[in-house]
Amino acid sequence: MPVDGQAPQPAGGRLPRVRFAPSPTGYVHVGGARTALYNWCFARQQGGAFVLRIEDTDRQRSEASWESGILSALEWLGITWDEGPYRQSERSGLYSDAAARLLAGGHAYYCSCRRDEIDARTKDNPVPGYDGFCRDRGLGPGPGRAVRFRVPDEGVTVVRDLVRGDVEFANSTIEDFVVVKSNGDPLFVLAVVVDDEAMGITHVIRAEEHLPTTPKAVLLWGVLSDAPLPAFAHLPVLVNEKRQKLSKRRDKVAVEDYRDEGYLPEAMVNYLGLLGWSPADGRELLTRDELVAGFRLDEVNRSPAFFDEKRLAHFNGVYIRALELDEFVRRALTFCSSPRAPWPPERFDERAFRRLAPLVQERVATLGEVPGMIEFLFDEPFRLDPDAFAKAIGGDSGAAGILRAAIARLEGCSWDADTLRAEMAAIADSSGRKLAKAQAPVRVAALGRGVGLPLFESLEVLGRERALERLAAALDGTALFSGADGAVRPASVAGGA
RNA sequence: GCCCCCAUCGUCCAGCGGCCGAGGACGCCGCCCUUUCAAGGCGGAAACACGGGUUCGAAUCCCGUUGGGGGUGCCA
Repeated sequence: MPVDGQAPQPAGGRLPRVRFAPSPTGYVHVGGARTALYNWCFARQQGGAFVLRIEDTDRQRSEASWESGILSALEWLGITWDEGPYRQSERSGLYSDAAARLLAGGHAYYCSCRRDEIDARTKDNPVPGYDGFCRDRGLGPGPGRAVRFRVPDEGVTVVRDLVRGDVEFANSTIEDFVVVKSNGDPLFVLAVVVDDEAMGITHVIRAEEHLPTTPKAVLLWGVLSDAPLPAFAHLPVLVNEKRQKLSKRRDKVAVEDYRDEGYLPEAMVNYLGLLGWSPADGRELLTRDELVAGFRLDEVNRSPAFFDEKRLAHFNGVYIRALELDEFVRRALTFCSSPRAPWPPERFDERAFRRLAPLVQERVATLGEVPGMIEFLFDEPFRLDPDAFAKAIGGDSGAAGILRAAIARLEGCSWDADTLRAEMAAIADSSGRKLAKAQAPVRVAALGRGVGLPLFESLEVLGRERALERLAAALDGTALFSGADGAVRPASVAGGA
């Protein structure tokens, strides 16, 4: 990879070259991830190149740490780049050269107007934007002077868009926009055009929010380069439940967050891939390779898509269940180790987890849910859900009898799930209950919750000693605390508050 | 305000003038399976924003309206 920040010249072939060009100002937005994915699919399918370019021309907001976050998020998603990362901050010479050519060719001029001055002059104008005050003042460079592009007064600039068709902008509605800030830094419009040209980008695939600035890029390209314009493809934005563009401030959008909650990258890729596109055969479960093979830019739809976490979770559950058991355990291990897990790290026993893993695997939608499923094996002290206790034990007058019977029968039986089940079935019979109803007090007493893994397998792994201990403690709780309102607080067994 | 984009179940997609009495998936509801919960199976409710055209025929094409969104920075 080049270290001097200079892009190699395009080979001159006809293979497509695309780029993903995030600015390092925060976590990777799921919308950005989708953009990256579509670029990547297109490049891989066409045998072209995927270029990674860091757009850090805004020195105030850009931070190197965000850049490494972007790289690791892309790696996590399996989005590999062929070139880069290039950094615009390392390519400033290119931009000043371009600005100089603009100035020399009469396509740009220095402007000394401040924002408040412009606003004061233009507040009653029918056409918004800069009024061209400095166009013909013949200003040279100097402090506080920006460079503006001289937009033609007449004519129409057409953006040919692969997903939207031709979009026309009257030049009269485009203001003379700034291309170089008064501190000498290029503005992104300029930097993007210069880089796309220098890097031989053939397809600019990005979010729709960039569509309104695209005619400016087209205008710049026209005076800066003889090369043909790249094709544009503006993807629909991703929105929240209120149908507003996802924002880092108000919405949960960081792919890092989803990673940390235990979403699988292949599920995320599958879900993201279907947000705005779908294969002709209607399949919804697609591997990365199938996505690459089937993806078509001109099939991308035009309307905004809601990022639906429920649907993502469904995909994730499907992918989790499809994992080989060993692979599931391996991936879940990260979530079972401190500090994320709700138990002291030394208490975790991988072999115990492994015995229950098949049952866990089909019950979780994210890997982050795994610890909660097996918490009863490792927590110290044992945590018992007071609400579950109140319902299944405190609020059930027959619960004490069931618990007593369970203690009696489980003391001496052989300790395996089948036997435990048979013993509980016998208790159910003699108490005139269905097994489903009879097992509830035992479940809550031994596992601490009303719902969870199958009871008998769980007891088997828990072990006789701890199981009987808990049943006895729960029995004490019923004697001491069974209040009429069901608001039972079994202080003797509840681990916490 | 101005410029631009968009418009099929709550949500994501299918639909490219007749095959639409609008299909799939998520979610939701019910039933089955079942030691709880899941998973799985079966079934159900649920949409072409509105108005004009064009056409023998429109969810599909055109125009308008309405609604939503994006942009309007010396942010990207």
